[in-house]
Amino acid sequence: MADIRDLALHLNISTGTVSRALNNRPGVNAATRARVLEAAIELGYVANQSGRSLRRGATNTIGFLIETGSAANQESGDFFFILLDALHLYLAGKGFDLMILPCHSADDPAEFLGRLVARGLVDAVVITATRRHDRRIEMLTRSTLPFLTLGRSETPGAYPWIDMDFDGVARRSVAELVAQGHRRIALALPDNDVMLGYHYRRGYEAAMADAGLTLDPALIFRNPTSEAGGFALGRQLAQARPSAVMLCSEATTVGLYAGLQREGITPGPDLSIVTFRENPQLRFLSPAPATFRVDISAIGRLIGENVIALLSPDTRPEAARAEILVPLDYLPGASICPPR
Amino acid sequence: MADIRDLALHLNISTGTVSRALNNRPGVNAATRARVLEAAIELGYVANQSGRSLRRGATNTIGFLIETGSAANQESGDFFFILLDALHLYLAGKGFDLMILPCHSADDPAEFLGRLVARGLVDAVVITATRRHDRRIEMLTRSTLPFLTLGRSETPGAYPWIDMDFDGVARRSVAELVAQGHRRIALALPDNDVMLGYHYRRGYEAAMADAGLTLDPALIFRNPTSEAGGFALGRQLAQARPSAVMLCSEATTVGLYAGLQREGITPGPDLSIVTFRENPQLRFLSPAPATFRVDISAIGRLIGENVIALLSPDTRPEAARAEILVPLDYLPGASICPPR
DNA sequence: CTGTTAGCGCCTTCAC
DNA sequence: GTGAAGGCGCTAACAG
Repeated sequence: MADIRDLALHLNISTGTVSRALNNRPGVNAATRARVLEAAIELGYVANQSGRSLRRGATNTIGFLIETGSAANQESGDFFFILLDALHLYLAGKGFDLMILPCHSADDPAEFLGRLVARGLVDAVVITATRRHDRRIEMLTRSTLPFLTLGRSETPGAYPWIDMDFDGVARRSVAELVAQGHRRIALALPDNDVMLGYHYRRGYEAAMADAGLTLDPALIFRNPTSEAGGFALGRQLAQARPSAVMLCSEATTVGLYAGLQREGITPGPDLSIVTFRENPQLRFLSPAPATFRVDISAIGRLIGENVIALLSPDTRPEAARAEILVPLDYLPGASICPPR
Repeated sequence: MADIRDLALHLNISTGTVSRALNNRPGVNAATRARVLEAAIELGYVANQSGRSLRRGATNTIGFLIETGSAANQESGDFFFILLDALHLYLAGKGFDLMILPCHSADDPAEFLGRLVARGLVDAVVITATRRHDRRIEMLTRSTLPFLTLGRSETPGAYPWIDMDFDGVARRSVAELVAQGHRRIALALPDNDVMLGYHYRRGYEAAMADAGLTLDPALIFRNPTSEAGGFALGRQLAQARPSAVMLCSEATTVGLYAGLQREGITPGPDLSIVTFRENPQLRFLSPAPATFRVDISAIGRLIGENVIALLSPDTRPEAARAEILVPLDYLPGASICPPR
């Protein structure tokens, strides 16, 4: 655990020069710099983060808030792993650390963020799974901490966001089903305030209207975004008997297949299904559901680029205000058939 | 972003007293302490982490290493969320932060840890998904950073570990199958060096010997721990035709069900299946597989207790060296039938 | 019980 | 191109 003075002493130069050499500051003799870098490796010297942060007034760390208690996150499976992998890789290249902040179910997320901000643990924070009315965003807009949201919100304020185009997913889903002749198309929504559900519903309503179909409130279902919720949905659909159903949750889809089997309904021929986010789990359902593909790693990089942009003093404020809608690709599946 | 001097000035007392009051140090008048605490809330004061860490020589942060590139982790789905939720809750109660350290696929985990240690970001680190020969453990035993592993290893050294009893799981699985009359019992293993696979295999071999059954190497299969690996396993089993199979991966099990369907093999009647870790995903397979249940939150708390114990100066070194094997409960399932 | 002071490790400004 | 010195915010040791 050598410190910068050990290194300076070892080289018979001052700590100031060592610091300048290690931080690529101008005004250091090339030979001196080389000696310093070599000695640093030799002695295994790495600058202490606390000292550096205190001096610089910045931690070079980005926070990423995850609400671990929420079932909606647990069900995401590989999503966050892939996203964080890409984000971390991007940030590391820029000399930033990534600190994942698990906000416990028992914590108030807004208060949790408040303490976080004050302690100066991170230079900026990314929040996910935005709500239609999001207290975390309210809190952050009042603070001075730069932040970025993965997901939109109706909470007022001018803040940067990156989101997937759930509206577009819903429109395309309706279009594919209508093209097969479906008219009674059910919609499965989450039973909470998560923003994606609103966009999904809005896209559905718009596309149904475009197709000249009337909305039947009895065909809109709200369930927990979990396997159990999907299983329950199977029973609800057995009663309502639409010819097709659209979902925006992978876990729900897995449960739905099991629920339909229980009801004696065969996915595809008896009930067309289109769902959201292709993943390995869904690929092995039979018949394979029609899904949408998204490049999660690309989203991770986008988050990285835009959160770093928030911190660069040379970025014009307007340019830093990302509002990015990520498109998704439709992947046909055997779960879509013409209605009987 | 008030600092401690603002607070002291505001109260007309010294920063030393403020610090003592906020840190519950002895020798502060009760009334003074109350005034300080109140003013801190009023002014929204929270101690700056960098200043505190620098002074104390400790960050009060525990690192948790996750290799995000590894498919074995991505497939764990809810496992890490539940674990981290419980661990974070425990640590927060002890005044510690949890820093999740995603180690990118492109990084060398041992080198990644090396830099981490030197920077003094964390006071201790937890590593997961241990390998039979684990370079991270080698590196950490050479360093002075306290660490705890979730999973055992054959890497030499005296370090604390917490693990699930995969050996016991395998023994119990064999016993349940033998009780039903099975003799040709196949074993599905991961295709990598992850330690759990060795314990699982060892338990299998011991239990088979106990039952007086000879081991058939042609019934041991290695596949990637993923849905695709399970699908491939389905074909392999269709060729080898055992009457039962044991698995230690959830994702593999999901893929296996799909693979067996493809081969015209009905899980249960045609091939008994017992797998590891009950989770919502498996519960909705049909027939429901026999599984094992583990209290993941309890493991999270155990990790918390033992990692904190590593840091308390008053803990005797021997007491700090946890070697904890977590038992699992067998949950019967319709996937186990007598052999044809 | 409270105030004063020093210094944790680092970077940066100001001399030279 | 380099050295010396100060201070980021905090806590602990020492005086009073």
